[in-house]
Amino acid sequence: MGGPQRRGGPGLSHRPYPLPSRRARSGRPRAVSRTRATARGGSRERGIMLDIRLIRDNADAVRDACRRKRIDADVDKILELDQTLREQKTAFDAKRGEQNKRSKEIGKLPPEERAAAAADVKALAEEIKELDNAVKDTETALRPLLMQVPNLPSDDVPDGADDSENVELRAWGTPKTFDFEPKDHVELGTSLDILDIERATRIAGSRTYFLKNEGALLELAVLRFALDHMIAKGFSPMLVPHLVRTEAMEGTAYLPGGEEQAYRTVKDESWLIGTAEVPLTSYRMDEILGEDELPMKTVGLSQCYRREAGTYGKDTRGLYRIHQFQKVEQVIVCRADDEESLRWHHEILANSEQVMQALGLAYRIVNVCSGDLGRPQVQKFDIETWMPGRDAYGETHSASRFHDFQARRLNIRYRGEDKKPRFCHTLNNTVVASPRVLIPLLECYQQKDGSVVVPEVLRPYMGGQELIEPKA
RNA sequence: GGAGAGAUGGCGGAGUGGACGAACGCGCCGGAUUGCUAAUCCGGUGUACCCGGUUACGGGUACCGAGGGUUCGAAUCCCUCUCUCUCCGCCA
Repeated sequence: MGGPQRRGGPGLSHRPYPLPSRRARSGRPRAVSRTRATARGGSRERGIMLDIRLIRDNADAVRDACRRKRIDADVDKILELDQTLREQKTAFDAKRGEQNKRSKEIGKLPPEERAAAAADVKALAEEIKELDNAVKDTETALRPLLMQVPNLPSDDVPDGADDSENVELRAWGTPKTFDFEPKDHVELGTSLDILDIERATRIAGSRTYFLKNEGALLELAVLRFALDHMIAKGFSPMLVPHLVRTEAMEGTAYLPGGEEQAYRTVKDESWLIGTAEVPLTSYRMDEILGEDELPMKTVGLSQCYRREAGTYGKDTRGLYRIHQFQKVEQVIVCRADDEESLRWHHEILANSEQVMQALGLAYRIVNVCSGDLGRPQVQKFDIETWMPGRDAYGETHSASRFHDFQARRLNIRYRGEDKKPRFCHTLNNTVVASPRVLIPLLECYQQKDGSVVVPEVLRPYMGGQELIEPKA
């Protein structure tokens, strides 16, 4: 398990996540069903993130979540509309029941009596139409409000407005120091002829790069090393679609809200993924899994595409913030159990720490504060790795726990022992993202003569090469 | 890019206006039978929401790709959209 300082993180203590009451229904066991989301009539709707009953029963907790996450959501209005909606539905159901009954009676009447009876029911039909419209109007008003409701942050999440208030939990290794003037990764990459940003910019625009020679191989090496590490941990390796439908983007909660951040194809309604989390988490969308299929542990490798809109002038140098990169991502879909979910959260964090420790890179773990958390996360731990060129820790990993937020949107359920379908829990974490990880790798492993030592664990993936030397 | 076919329950597959939440088969669950397994027989078996009851539960509504329309009444008729598949062409 973990490295020297695995202890001392946030404990396994947690506040039981409030769950709404739910009606029991007997069901078939073990069936792997595929159920379509339908738009109305009381069935599930994509885009709703929290169970309305949870909001109903825990309004104060939701208000508190909004306050802590700095997200506006009109809880009072939601409660009011929810109340209205239920009254309208009850009225509609009753009238409809009456209509169904009378329509059936008409069917049994002799043909010549039908017209008169039908005329009678026609008035009822019009009344029902109005009730139906009222229900729809309320639903239409309610939906966008529900979309605003954030997931409830764990009690472990520190209060704070932005990333400056994230809390360091622990650190591993010592930030590298040099007895010579160190170069940053751009200088190193250029002199080693393994990186070309200048020409990339000319042909591909800002925030792009070419990895060349050992640079290309080094990236493949670190990715494959990370992948192998996760396979050894029992995760199934997956190569995933990079173009996905809107459902997958919405289901994983990148949409709505992230439209500016994602690339979209012009001729088709497809999105380029910003992470393999999207296809991996969506993999069993609209299915009911058997409990014996859980936890589902997958590790994906993909290119990741990000527009980085609104970051102009920020992190412009080098490989830190770029439009395209490769990432090995671990995703877990597990049973709806807070404690189990939390345990996996610590495990996926540990998995990535092991990778960084094997690479010999100093890092720290931060507990991301409430204001820096996204709408869907219950809690997030970032790994920040020491980058000499920045003279600071820089984010390289992000481990998130979602409770059933994504599963609810993706409609991924499982049958527990009681045979009732339940939404799963989902989690994910970076295993390694490159070329960002090349920044600390190159910068920390540089030598006075400008060469860079290949970390031992990567050498098998580099044909045994131990050193990357400046070209003559 | 051209041509065509289709979308029904866990799966296969019926169903062209009322008795259809949906035949039949398979699967699954419970029971019977059986030395064990297999086979056979009987029964059960979708999801969501609302209402009622502390619970096993009961009542109602919705859902046959999605949205809209016609009708007293729609899986069935009409319109729009989406998706899937097959063949041909092109292509890594």
